[in-house]
Amino acid sequence: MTETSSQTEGSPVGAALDDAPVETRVDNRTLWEQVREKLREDILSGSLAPGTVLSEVALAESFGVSRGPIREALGRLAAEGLVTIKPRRGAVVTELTRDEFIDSYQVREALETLAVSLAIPRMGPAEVDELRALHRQMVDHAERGEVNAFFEANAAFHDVFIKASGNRRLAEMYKRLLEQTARYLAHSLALRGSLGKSIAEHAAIVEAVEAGDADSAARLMADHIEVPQRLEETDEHPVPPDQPVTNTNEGT
Amino acid sequence: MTETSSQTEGSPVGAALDDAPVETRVDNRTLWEQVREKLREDILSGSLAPGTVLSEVALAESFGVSRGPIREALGRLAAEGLVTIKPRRGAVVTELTRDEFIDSYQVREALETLAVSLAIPRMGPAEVDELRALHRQMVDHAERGEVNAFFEANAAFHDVFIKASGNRRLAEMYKRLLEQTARYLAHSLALRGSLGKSIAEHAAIVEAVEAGDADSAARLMADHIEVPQRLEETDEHPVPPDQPVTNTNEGT
DNA sequence: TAATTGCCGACTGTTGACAACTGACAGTCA
DNA sequence: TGACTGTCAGTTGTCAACAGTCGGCAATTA
Repeated sequence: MTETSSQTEGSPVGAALDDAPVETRVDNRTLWEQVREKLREDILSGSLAPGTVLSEVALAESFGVSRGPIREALGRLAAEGLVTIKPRRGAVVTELTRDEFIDSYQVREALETLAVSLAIPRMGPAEVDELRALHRQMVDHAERGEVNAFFEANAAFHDVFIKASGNRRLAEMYKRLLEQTARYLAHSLALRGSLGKSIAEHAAIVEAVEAGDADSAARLMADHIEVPQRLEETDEHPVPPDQPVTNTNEGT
Repeated sequence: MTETSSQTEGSPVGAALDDAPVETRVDNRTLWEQVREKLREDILSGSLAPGTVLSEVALAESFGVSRGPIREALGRLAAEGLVTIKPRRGAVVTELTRDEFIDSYQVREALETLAVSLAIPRMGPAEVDELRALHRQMVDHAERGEVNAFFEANAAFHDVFIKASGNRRLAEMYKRLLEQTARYLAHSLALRGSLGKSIAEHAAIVEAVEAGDADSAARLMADHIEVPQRLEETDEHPVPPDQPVTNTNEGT
């Protein structure tokens, strides 16, 4: 949000091609930005599992830079919630306990609800078509049991609302929460109960969108939020309580 | 959220007094943490107005430390949204444009809505009494035109729900948004239209809470969100569009 | 005069070294 | 044997210096 890598306007020289950057731009990013990006990728992809200790000296050697940029990168990632820093104790890839996961999940859903109610008055036929297409994809993937593809389409489905909401801060915070929780796909699934239920709920939302009914669409979205809450009240523990949940993102 | 300043458990030595720290604890915080805290105070209090440039060398001299801790502190504050860092250009106290302010405002209200629906099933008589008391305070302050006192009670009112929600991540994000927007109290007021309306809405919420009706309470809260939206559609500009809004937190 | 080019000061980005702290281990004593 | 204390390696926190980049200003040229 803050450190905008100032998008420069088109340069006058060589303005022929318009799909790729004409002059392969020099990497103007600072070292710590590059480090941060690489570390983020590794964390999100699962190469760095939750709980992995991130030693400054080790990382510095690995990246071939001094400890300064490493510290900077770790600090930013800590602010994003991807790593956890304990003063004088070092950095660790953040582990979410079951409760923390549910907390994030609830907030994420609340943001989605807001996105829906903001987006609907702003959506045109193109966006509605996109929603329909994505919904159909999700149905297909669910029938074939393609969980990962399902979640991908699901994410795209929700992203339509986020983008259409026109609220940039919302988009940032949503993205951040998504990154934090995306590593625990399996548990997200456990919370949802079944793909079928998710699909049914989304179908209802699409209908409301087509009708331009912001209120019921938002209401439908809001009903999601109570799912993890109920799970908390009952004794069905999808993850052992207060136990770190570990990454299960293997095997496609 | 991440850097927990590990609350140490009670030491066995000198466990007589229980209200103040028995052994005046050594300041175990790192330098950059102290710098961050001081800068945050200054920004929130308005001593550092939005747009103020924060030079590393100047701050380093001012604090009597080297640039390292300053950089660290600025980086964290940037991640929190209180300062804006442009690579190789330096740090500036964040200025919110009108649109950015509205964006944050909407997200904040969404989080409050979530807080209400989560909190109500968890609230006991004590919390309800607290709500009633705070509501009465707000009525009094509004009648006397004590705007700042009103907002203080208002903040406490909302904080009851946030705390009672039991969702720590929600609490963190809410606090962060509050800090970002709190410096623009006057504009918050402009968005709201009048204190009276705010009070009426809160009264309705208190009633719903007393009835334990989570759904309508959340619905009442959610209705707030559309206020800034409508203002955006109409041509009433409480702040010039795309103009940085400046601090008006003087007086009292 | 207007636009371009080169220079310059000031600032940030990065580095390597030093200092302080932490947790663990081994040794000592009751 | 058990608890306490001192030491130690490894780590992070901090510092001061160097190098690179940015925007502004002045000199130059058409």
